Amino acid sequence: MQNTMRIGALSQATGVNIEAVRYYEKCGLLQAPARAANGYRAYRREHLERLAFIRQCRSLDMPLAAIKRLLALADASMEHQHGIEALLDEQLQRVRARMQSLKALERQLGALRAHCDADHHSHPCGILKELVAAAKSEAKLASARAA
Amino acid sequence: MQNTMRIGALSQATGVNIEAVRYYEKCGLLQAPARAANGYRAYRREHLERLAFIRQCRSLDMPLAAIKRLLALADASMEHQHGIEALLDEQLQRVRARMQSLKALERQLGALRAHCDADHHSHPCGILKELVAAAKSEAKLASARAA
DNA sequence: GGAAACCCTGTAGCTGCTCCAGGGTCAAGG
DNA sequence: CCTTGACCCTGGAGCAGCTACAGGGTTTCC
Repeated sequence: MQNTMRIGALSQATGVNIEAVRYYEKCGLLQAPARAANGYRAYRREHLERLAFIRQCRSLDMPLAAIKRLLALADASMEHQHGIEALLDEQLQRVRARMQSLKALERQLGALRAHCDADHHSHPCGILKELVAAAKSEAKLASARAA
Repeated sequence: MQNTMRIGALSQATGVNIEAVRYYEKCGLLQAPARAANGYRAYRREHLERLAFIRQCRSLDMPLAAIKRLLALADASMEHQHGIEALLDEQLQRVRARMQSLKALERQLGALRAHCDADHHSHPCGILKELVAAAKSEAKLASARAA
């Protein structure tokens, strides 16, 4: 028992697509494993762990570049407390900013949708008119700005 | 005064990047304008309005494909109430789903960050350990599944 | 008449994968 | 012994929604 696994097994174990595994390797996130005589990748437990780590981070929506930095910190030493906190905060900020804009978006869509329901019994849908009107007034402003 | 504008003016008026304007044309969202003798695009008010409409929709985070469908509905007639409502609801769903997952994400990141602060005075940062540990237990489960 | 500012087309780049073509390898079955 | 099928390899294209060139032509202004 030499406990190495081929890419298919690794993929199935972690639920990560084979192509994604190779992609992580190409990007330098996952160490390139030894090759068998036939050229097949031979993964070991450390690869499995690292891949799991990567997915852990991806599930936190971290971009690959951030994960790479994190892995570098982790590989170097556990001392870089500060860098890690910063990374996490950065990520938290991204998430919060995105959420803010989604909230605004939801309000707008909701308002539009409500408008539609309100109109429902009288005229054909007001949404399009609404959007078109918004666009037109935008356009008017725009051409004013341009002039 | 023949009130046509070139792409630069249109771009400046609407705040849409020149390349993006051409991109919308290529995708069939913005009608191809007439060309001047020198081959320059000559835009008119209708283009400006349509472009504003597109941006309006994009600001609601609609994918281009959805906007295209919407424009088709709008071009055909105002009668397709149902299609429009459906489109909007679809978009609302996308936004809400994304928000849900962002909320979960924020919780996780927040928890991780708090853990870090708690550890701050005793040991070097626990976050990495946390993530690594999570990855390892994931990995263990994974290799168990694999076997 | 020459530089700056504009326009054109077409292509490559970004992120994080996914999928495909066109090959090689290997074990089991007929 | 040969084929079938499952697996593996590399390299390249494709998705969204742009952005940013490169390598040309045009217009405008001093």
